[in-house]
Amino acid sequence: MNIYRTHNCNEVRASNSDEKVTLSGWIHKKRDHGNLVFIDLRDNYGMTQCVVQKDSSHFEEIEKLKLETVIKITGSCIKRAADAINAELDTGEMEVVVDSMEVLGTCGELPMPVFSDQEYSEDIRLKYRFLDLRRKKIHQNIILRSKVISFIRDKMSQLGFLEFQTPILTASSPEGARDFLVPSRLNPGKFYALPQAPQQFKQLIMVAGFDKYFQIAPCFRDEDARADRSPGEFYQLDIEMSFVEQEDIFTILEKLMNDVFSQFSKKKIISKVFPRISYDDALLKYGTDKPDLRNPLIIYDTTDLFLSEEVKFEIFKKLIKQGSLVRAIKTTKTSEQPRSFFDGIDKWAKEQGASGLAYLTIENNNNVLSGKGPIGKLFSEAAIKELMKLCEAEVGDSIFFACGKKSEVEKLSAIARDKIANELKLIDENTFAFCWIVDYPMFEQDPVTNKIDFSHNPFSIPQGKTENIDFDNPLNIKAYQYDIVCNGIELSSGAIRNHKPELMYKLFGIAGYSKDQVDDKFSGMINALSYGAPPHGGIAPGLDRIVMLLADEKNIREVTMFPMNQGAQDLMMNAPSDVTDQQLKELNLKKIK
RNA sequence: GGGGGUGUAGCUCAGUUGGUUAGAGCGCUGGCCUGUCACGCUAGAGGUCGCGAGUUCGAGUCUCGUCACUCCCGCCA
Repeated sequence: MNIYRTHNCNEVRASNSDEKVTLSGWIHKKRDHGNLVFIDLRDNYGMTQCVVQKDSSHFEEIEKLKLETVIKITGSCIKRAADAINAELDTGEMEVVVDSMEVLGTCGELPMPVFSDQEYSEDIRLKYRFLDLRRKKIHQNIILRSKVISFIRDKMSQLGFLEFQTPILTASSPEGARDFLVPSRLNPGKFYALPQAPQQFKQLIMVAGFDKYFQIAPCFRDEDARADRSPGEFYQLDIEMSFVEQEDIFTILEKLMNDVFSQFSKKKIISKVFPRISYDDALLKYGTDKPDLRNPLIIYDTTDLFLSEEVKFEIFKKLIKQGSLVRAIKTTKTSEQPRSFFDGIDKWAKEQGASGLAYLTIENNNNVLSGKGPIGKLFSEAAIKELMKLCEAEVGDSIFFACGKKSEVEKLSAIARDKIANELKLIDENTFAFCWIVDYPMFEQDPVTNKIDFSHNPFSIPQGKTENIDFDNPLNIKAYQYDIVCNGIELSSGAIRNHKPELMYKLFGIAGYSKDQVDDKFSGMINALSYGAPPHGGIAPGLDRIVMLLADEKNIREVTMFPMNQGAQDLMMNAPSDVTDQQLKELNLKKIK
């Protein structure tokens, strides 16, 4: 028999009446009545109330124990009186009358309480993460994370995928994020890099003929943190498949996401088949390539209307002639909204650094259509009719207008769409709205330097037959590149890969890489592609973000066991830290300062 | 690198227009209490008001600088 426990702290039930039991756990809470002490004993599984009577030989010792001390108790499990039952506890019908007690782990004064629903500052939580993790909500989040990973592993195996590990020490690559570097002792002056993702390896696994691969893969990127982005490291469900087209990937992922999200959340998935939205459409209709489709508002382009004689809005006309666009957001049945609602949105837009949001509400006065609001009178009836057609609007609807250069107006209209929907409470928090964003451009142009670079992954394959691709206008080339977005959060991106070396050289050439550079920087890949590479593609959903959505958390640290802070420091382990001169010498490194 | 927010007891916070000895709850220490489950009652300890300058007769409060944490932009799948 185990010396520490016969039952865990969530096990005793009425059926255990009068049994002798041994429990071990943490003192969660103590209620000292002077001649009677109640102890809530907690472990991973739950809580059991223990009672110590005055006549117990351990009474005085137990009275003095601090919260969070780890103890072992042995005693009789007895049924509580009817009026003493605690319905909120699984073990609430029972209590254990303590005969003997042993302290297994002492506890000093706590820097932060475990028993409390209060919020604590991040530094204290991270420094004493082991205490923080005892607290219920985050404890459950971490357990959820574990269950999600197990579930995914199961599903992937069932679907015929094989799980492989790929190297953690690998080569630095010029694309993408900043690398974490690791100096090589045996190769003085040279460095390994931690993988930003197992991108090249998973493609090599396909070239090696394994057909379907997955991995819960650690990824390392030396970039600044955000609430939904850990500094340094995060996990992806990395997937790659051979002999597939985009639709094959979509089928697998839709099944997986539907299974995972319906298994671990009560929220409703709005559409089991995820809508497909082209990148260009997404930017027009939502102003972003990660739209929250729970938000019903849609953005319309009304630039041409403002150029017409029927609209007398001179400021916008002038801006349009200088290259600006006008985008409109329609809200339905908002004619009854108070003036403060509209002005509030306008004021908010100005706080965002925009020149504001113009607005009008469509009215019908004696069968004459007109616009109400500050700019309403600048619209003729014909203009109102045209506007209604453009924005699919009806009498009683309101329309907000943003004007600016393409990227500015997209940005403003995107956040305005969120803001307005929140004000009008249009977002159903109890749903998941997935979508695919497809048809990403292969290249993009830096607005400052005009340099053409890959917009996403350089290993994606362009759409269409190679001989039909318009290499002279690279910005028009679309790739089989796609993202999954859920509730406005980008969950993953993937692509059908380019498995043709000649085409790859050509595309890298457009981005300014010579053949020699490609051979040098991507030697493993490019070499492999010339020895019989299957067509292949994949995707890599962010695991941390999936768990965030399932746990309904806004911050990635709430689903990460031992996260670093925003400054990329581990306050508990004191990383990063100084190292000895001897260590540096072995690595052939010298500090500059 | 830039912008916003926060920083007062071990923890979470309050602190009025700049005015006497800086408060509350939890925790801690002591006393009382046999049915609590946020136990109750009672007494007490605990403060470089992030740090440094400045203004002022007087600064937790105002000004400047600085540091830490956090959110956002840049950056990043």
